[in-house]
Amino acid sequence: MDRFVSNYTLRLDSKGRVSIPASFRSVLGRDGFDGLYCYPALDRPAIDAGGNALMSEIEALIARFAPFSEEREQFATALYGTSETLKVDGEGRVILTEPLKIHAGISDTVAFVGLGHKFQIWEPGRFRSELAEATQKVRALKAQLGAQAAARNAPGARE
Amino acid sequence: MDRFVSNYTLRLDSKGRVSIPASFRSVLGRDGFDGLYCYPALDRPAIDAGGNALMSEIEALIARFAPFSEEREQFATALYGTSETLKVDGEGRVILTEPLKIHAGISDTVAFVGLGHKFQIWEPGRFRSELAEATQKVRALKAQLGAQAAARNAPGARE
DNA sequence: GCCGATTCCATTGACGCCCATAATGTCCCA
DNA sequence: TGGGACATTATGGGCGTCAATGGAATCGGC
Repeated sequence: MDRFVSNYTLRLDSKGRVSIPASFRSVLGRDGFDGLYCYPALDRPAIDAGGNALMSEIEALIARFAPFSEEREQFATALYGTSETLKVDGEGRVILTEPLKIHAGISDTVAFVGLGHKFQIWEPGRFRSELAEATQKVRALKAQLGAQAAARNAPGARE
Repeated sequence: MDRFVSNYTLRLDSKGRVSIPASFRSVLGRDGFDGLYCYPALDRPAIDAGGNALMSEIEALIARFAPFSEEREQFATALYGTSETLKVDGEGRVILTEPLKIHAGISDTVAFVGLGHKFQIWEPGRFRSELAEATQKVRALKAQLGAQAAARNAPGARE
């Protein structure tokens, strides 16, 4: 498996350490990145995290804008400027920095959420409501897609 | 055969394990996926399951949206974030995670239902009523199609 | 020499992996 | 065509390994 998938809720210990789920660690290992690359998610109270795959994606995003353009500077600031590369200890744990924890509202428990090429770290309660909202939206969109397909094809064809 | 077809009702053992029907296993084997990819079905109390074919479908759905777009993050959260890749033991069994079982209302018995490129896992009672309902709809639709065909062709021609 | 940070061990509970058994089908041959 | 040997499936349980977690020990900096 080369994707971050599923979600796990884990506790921070008294030193603020938290284990990266084993399946995520194996993806990171294959990705060949030493450490954990993370930054505050742009539009949600969560932490984006990943390895080389995530870094290249960000690079590509920024490269789309002309050098010295206002947008480019802003994206670079928001993404690179707030990024951290966390060390991973021998047991596969990291210590989240204070800014990251504040941005996500994290205290003593976190939810790791796989998003394919990257994953996010959430305060579990906030994640639950975000998930509920996202699920609603996907349901609506799926229904809409189904309706379009039914309209295009002769009636009767179904998934 | 490279499609999931038919349905099977099997029991979970004391450790929560359940055998994947042999015919489904052979399809999965041909698909070349190590494990069983599954997630809560969007609009029904069941679990969607499959292999690479199913995962590619999800991937394609998400790839339609631009990286870092709001829609993409939400889709990824609702789909990848709730997916699980279950390990299959030497005897072809899996252990369903708690969230999956809750979503489908599963306790100690499940129904495996082939849907072609994927299959679903149901609580048997719920599946029966779902099946009854679906059968009704298909009957109605078939009657409707028959009527249309009869109208198009000269009267008399039948399926 | 003191404190914070990082590395190293120790526990425990879950899970993966292995083998055993039973029940059901399947195939072959008399 | 009937019966019996064989194969395969579903199921049950034991045991070793690993992950998550906690705490001790060691290192480095101020």
